[in-house]
Amino acid sequence: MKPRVRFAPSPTGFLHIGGARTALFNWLYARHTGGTFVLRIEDTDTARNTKAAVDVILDGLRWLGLNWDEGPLTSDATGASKGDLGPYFQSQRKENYRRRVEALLSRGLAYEHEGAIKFKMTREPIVIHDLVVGDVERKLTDREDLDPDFVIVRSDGEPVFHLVNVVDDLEMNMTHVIRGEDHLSNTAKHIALFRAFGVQPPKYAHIPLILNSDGTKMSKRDQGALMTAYMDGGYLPEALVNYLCLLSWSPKDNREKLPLAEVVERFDLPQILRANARFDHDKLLWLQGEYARELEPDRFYELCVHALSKAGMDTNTFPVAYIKAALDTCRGKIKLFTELPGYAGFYFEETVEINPEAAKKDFVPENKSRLERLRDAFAKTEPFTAANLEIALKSTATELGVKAGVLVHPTRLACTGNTAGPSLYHLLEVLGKEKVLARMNRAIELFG
RNA sequence: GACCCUAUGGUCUAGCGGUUAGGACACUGCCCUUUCACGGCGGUAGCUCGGGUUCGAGUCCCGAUAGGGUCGCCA
Repeated sequence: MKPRVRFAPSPTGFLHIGGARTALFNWLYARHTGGTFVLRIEDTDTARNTKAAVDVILDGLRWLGLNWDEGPLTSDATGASKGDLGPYFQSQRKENYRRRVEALLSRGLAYEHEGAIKFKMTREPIVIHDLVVGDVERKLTDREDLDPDFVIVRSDGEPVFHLVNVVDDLEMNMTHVIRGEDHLSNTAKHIALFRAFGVQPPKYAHIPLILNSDGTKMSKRDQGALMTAYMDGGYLPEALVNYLCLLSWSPKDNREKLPLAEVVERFDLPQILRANARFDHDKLLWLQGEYARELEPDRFYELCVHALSKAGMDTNTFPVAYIKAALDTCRGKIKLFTELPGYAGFYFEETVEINPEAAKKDFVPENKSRLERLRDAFAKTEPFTAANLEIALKSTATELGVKAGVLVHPTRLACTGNTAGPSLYHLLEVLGKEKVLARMNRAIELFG
């Protein structure tokens, strides 16, 4: 029987990076084994759950490329879904839970208590045969020792997590439950419930948690804890996915950057590490740079234009060839697409804002006449190409008896407003003679 | 408080009884480049501690310590 795994998030309005990693590992296992990846929405808390909150989950998974074989098609709980074992929204499965609770009640395995229904939990230690952690004997804690039974239906009639989770996993024929290690202690309850229903529990694989860089638990409030931080932060999904694969899993051959297809091929449950891992933002950023540098031209342009427009820069008024030439000079220079507006905005702005700190250093009186000489040289440069501009600048420097850098820095500042950016000669060529001369003239006015 | 999991440089990891303990990120020195990146060549830095087992222990066992998790009418 082919494995059936699921990702079962609760629509809280956020998709936690840890949840995304859990989804990824489930997806990887399904793809590796040729099994089925199911998405189930645990929206039992009707007051808190909204369609928008479900969209956050669907959008996040889609952005990562984690397609599901069964589950909702849209965020509408009553809408269409794919798969034969739905509904895939818990809010639509009340009848299933009611029937299961009835069964427990009638067999004396559950009982009413102060309006709620409690499950009669065994007092014997339960051994969890975990595929990642190994055999774990879960004994009762002191509090549980006082009363091991736990609520499965609240006094308001709503079934609780432990019950619905088990019922759904049972009825959806889940063969493996891959989830965060924070559920390990709860697993004894779930196993007891499966036994009460007279079925064999699925195989469990509890994966380590992702911690903050300081080793503390990552909560929604922490930097980088939410998927939106990456989706809106100019990251490439393939970089994030690659990074997430490297947390608690390793290809074991000293490689860091590897295509997803290869991870799918090599991924398996027993080789998952057991220790929690800290999120290393620097390493993710490095991977991001690796992927950004190798992007296909069209995707690169598209992501760039999108980043510019998000920053309020309209590129539509510029010729396509100009846009492409401009963006080409940024290739391999930026990592995050959110950096682009600040890095290449000068190509698309009428007047550039000069960095005042740099101006103090470069726009000094003795440079004024030098820049004027260079401007005149540029005015005569034809064709206005990077190679010719380099010759013009260097020979002007020689004539003036100064190093090239003396002209390079003020020119860059005049034309881009910044001290760092694309290759100077290439950027000047793209900008074109008219803009370059205009910007140099404007800068010359500014000299103190 | 009880129960459970974990422990290789700052971080992610390779290691599976005998290695000069390997790689990557970060940091750093030099080269390349008159910007910034990229790239190339170096460097600093590690087996938590204490007992066993063994000829021999990062590797196996026990304990301590530390970190994380769980004990809800949250999920």
